[in-house]
Amino acid sequence: MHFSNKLTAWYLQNRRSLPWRETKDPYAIWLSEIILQQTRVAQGLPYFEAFLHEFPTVFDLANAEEDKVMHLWQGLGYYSRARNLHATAKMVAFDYNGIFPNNSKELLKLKGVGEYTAAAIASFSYNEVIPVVDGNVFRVLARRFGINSDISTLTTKREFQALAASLIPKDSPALFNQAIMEFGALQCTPQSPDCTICPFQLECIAYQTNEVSSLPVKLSKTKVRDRHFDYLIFLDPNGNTQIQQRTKKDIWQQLYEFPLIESTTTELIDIKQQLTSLFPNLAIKQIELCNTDPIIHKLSHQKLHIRFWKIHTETALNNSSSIEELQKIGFPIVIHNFINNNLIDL
DNA sequence: AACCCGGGGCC
DNA sequence: GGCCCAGGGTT
Repeated sequence: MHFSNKLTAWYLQNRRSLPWRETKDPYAIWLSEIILQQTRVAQGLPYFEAFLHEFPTVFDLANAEEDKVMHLWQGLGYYSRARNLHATAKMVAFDYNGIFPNNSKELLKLKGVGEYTAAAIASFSYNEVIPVVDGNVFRVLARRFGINSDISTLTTKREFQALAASLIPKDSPALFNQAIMEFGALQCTPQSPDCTICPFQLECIAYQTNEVSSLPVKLSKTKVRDRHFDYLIFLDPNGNTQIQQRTKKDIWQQLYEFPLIESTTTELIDIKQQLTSLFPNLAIKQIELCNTDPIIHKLSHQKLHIRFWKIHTETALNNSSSIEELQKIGFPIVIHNFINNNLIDL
């Protein structure tokens, strides 16, 4: 039995029912693929439902305020996806009359759409015969065919694309692509897969040579750098506070935050001296350190040490927002959680 | 080619 | 603590 036949047979017996699998609408497919980039289905699913509910068509998304898009994306991470999502929605809506490109080559030109996503949309929505190569596909093929090339290199990616292209049936590319990713997600899992019930047990090179746990090979390792954030939560007599938008090329671009002091060491800052220096005209009533132990917030390549300070002021703040208004704004999740746990019902 | 960009779940 | 997740963009 051929690889694809056995794979799709497994898929038809084991597939999850997911909303983006029940449609061929390129808008919904595209939306799901952007949301699912480097994101587990369980984490992305509620965001997919929320976006489709809030923006039923590409025109609704194109006409939305960016702040609203970022707020809806809050907590999902990799926020450039949301910015590119919005930009592409505008392009499709206003330049393409709301019609998505119908082939992978043209889809590749859209912001936020790379090789994987272009292949996914083209195959799922238009039945183009082009294989998807994502983390699941790397793992399934590396194990089944015993490939120990470093999957972080472009050359290896090309090898896997060629292999997948040789396996994909010309009459059912969408089914094959769905099947191989679902197989990687449910059966051929990264850690401790249950190979005893795997339909490929006999022909799987990794299983036969006891290399399942060591495949695929991924050499590049990310180094993490430490950063130290002190967030200043000003609170005036009216219960208002100040926030600012992150606009630099850095983490959390376009999201909001409290005024920030970033330092290079983990030592406790001299908060009074800093405030006097930064805000010489500010009349301070009371300063409160909310967490003596910094909150550790880990990103893929940064380890953030975060302290929150409440600065009660004698006089009203300029350009201030009520705590209630903060609920409608997109914050990094660590700040959003702090607001919900410490500033609500103040 | 190397690096940057989140948050969460699992071991 | 490390690894991975329906990857893509920038340098």
